[in-house]
Amino acid sequence: MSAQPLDSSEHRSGALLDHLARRMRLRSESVLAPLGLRPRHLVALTVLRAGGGTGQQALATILEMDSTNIVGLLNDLEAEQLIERRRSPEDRRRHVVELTEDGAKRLSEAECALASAENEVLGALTPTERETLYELLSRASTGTTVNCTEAICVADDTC
Amino acid sequence: MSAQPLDSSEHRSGALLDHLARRMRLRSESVLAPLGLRPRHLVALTVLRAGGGTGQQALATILEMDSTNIVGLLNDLEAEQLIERRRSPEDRRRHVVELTEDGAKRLSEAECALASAENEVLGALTPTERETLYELLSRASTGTTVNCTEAICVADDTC
DNA sequence: AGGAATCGTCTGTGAAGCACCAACTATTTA
DNA sequence: TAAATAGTTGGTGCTTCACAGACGATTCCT
Repeated sequence: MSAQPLDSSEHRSGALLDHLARRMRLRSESVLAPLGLRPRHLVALTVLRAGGGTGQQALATILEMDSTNIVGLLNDLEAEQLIERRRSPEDRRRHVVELTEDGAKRLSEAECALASAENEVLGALTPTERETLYELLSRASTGTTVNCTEAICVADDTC
Repeated sequence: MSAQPLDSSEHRSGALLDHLARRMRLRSESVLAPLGLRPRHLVALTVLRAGGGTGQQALATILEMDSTNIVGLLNDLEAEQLIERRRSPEDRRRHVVELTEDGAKRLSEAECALASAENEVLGALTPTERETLYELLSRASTGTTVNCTEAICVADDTC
């Protein structure tokens, strides 16, 4: 018990994650502005695309934001018809948030527009490596989400 | 210009980077507080460890922060003797910033303390995958391909 | 039916991060 | 000598964000 596997890592990715996210975000802002989006909108849209059909509370948990601030964020997105809030038929208190077709399209456009930003920030990586990075980040991001949706979607065939 | 590969190029890591960095940062704050550090200090220390001996202006460029705010950041770190500002002998206007021994040690401690935070956020990844992630982030962050793992941690079994 | 808990919404408050501007010193360079 | 550069200091203002309080609608418990 006293001896841990030692996993060869005092290699903590936190600071690097922070650093790169900042660099990316700074570039994204100017690129995203013409599309009427801001980086945090993109995060929300990305999360919704990955694990759509969640309530706002669940979304707040996933994004680790205060639920009152989620409201404003979703208001922005709904005002441009990028998302839809529908009342859940099972629990009419709940607003089920989902990406609209417009939302998916806009997200796609944004991702195209971000190519140059990503080229700058991830310039040291080959396309293959970037794909690996994407895959790892994607799994890490949704991996913790699974636990949240798991409990909610037991009786829900939309998963 | 006419035909791009475009097959997997919809995969932009920006939003995921942002998302995970946020989740990591939130957890880091409470863990780092007892050590008298904040996430952005850790970013600075990490950058300095990777490419030490830079002037403050260069540091501002790397971190993409305003140089006036770099001053305060470095003041914090210098107050705890985690970094040193020495005048460059070649150009005495310049302050060469370097990690002290205490700084390296504190950084190491912080990284140890962040293990649990990383376990939560990166829980969906295996240790091998996390190492791959670290390596990719590290390379992207330094911008140039550094010969990886200069055996800093070999002599350091504190983890 | 009645009461408590939950979801979303709205409002406001306060702290923190950060960019930006202006002025100043010390030093280098043309 | 004049201009440019590195760092420092102080101030301003914007944006993000957590948090708290109150409210209507709905569900769950008994």
